[in-house]
Amino acid sequence: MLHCDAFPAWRCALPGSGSMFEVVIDGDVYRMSDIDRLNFDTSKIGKVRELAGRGVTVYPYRFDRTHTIEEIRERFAHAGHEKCEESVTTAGRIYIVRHHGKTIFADMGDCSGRIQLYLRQNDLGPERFDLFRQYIDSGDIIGVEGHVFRTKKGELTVWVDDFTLLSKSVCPMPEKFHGLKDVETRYRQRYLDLMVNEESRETFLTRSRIISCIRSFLLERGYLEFETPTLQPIYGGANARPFTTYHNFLEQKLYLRIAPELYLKRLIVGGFEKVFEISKNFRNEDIDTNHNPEFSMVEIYEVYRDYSDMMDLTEDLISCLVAEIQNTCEIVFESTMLNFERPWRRMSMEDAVREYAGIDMQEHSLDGLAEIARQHAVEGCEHASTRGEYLALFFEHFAEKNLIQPTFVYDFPIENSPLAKKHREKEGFTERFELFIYGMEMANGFSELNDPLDQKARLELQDRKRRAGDVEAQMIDYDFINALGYGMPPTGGVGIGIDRLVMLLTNHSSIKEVILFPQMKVAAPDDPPKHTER
RNA sequence: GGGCCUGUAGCUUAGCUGGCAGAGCGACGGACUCUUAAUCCGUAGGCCAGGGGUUCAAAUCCCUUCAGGCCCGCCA
Repeated sequence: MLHCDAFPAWRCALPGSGSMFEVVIDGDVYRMSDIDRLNFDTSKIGKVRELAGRGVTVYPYRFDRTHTIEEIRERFAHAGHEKCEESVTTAGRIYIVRHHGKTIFADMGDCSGRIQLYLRQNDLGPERFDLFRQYIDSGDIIGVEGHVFRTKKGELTVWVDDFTLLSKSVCPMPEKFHGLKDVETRYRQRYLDLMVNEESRETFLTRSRIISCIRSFLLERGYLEFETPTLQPIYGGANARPFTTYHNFLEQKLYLRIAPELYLKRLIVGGFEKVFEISKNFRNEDIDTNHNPEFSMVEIYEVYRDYSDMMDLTEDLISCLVAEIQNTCEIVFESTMLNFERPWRRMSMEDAVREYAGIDMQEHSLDGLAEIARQHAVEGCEHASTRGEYLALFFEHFAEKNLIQPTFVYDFPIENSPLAKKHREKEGFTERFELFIYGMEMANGFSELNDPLDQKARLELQDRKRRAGDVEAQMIDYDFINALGYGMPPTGGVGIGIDRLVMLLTNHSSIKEVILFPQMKVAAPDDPPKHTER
């Protein structure tokens, strides 16, 4: 073990060999690997020690401010070169410090914005001034008291009479001009991204506003917000592979929900009439620009409504969002203009296939459809055996990517819609719709299946598929079928993907840009190289 | 799962037809009382993502592992 007790402690050389050893700084033990992992700056740790030695509370407990930075900018917008009489107290993180001998300029930022600070030795006195000069670095959080004025160059500035260290940063800040660009670091250390990249902070601010906008839209219209289990003994409500976990004391396997659907419908059975949940769902699938293993949805159910009502509601909700967030009904996504002016286009799946594939489903036999699928190398067609399956495959293959402007596609084949009610007129179809924007599926809704016998049969079919190896087919939830057995009113339901909505409204083509902490593979720093033979 | 690309100092990066690893910012020391990516002088900081190979010589060429990005397939 290596002891570095000499003062100042941080000046002790930290030997650069790769072997494991420990460094003691003022009695605190740092393993070398910790220092590697911690990214602490030894000179800053030294400053913390010295400040404490001078009786400075480096991490005090509270601070009162009279103004946020935004409030200062508003209130003193017309400030001139003379100091304003009214004093202000504000706080924030130091981003840049410019030393000029006996004056210092610094840029400080809080959640609402940034502002320049001006400090002079004449005002603070040599001791306080020196404390700032020596110990306050970019990254530190300080509180300042002073008077607002405008510099000769016109910059609104707080002329600092006194300052308080509120939190000392011991890690190096990202570069002040270029900031933090490395995508991986931005995702893994989102706090740094938020700290220095204004656009990123803006994106997540918008995300927060979108969610609160969805919530208030629904609450205002009398929908009740509920929370249903994330840990479920039987998963359902969607076709997807679940995450599994285990409860030690129940001694029972549990699944992370893939959808809240079956529980929300139980609430409808129980007598709540308009319900919604904003939930995280978990699907054990690949990660890419459109998929994160956990993602956010809002699911909405309302009694005595059918799928066409739910299309109206979806259109209403999303146009309201666009108007609220963007102040217009047009948004630019990846340099394409998306027009949310109502009414949005609505077309049946068969019409979509007719329009985009030039295939009229009615004109072809089952064998004919199979032949067309083979000719066009439609993905998954080798597993198709019914007209409905071909319709769904043709839609995905030919039509989906062309649905750029907001478009509802309705009347889905019954095969892939085990929770949707049979179509009131069309044999072999369900009353189901999906909303597509920029080729992305944004919402999925239906007239909810409330016939318990039909539901039982459909889930049994799913279960047979699952047992035959379809990893995404659903389990049978007998309690859910029982709930329907007690009688569920005719109900319309819809689920809207929040992450994709945020992508659209913030013009990001990767879901990781709109999820604060996207799932990343954990690096295993101490793993020895696996295939080194010596 | 398949294809393409990326990984060099804390951050942003140059070097990639093999020949001493460079810069800016940041850090540290110094000068500077209206700067704002301040400026000026000086110092330290790199197993060039990891491992293996080819070579007199590898950041550079080859193989491989890891991590990430983009596109495609499956899913919302």
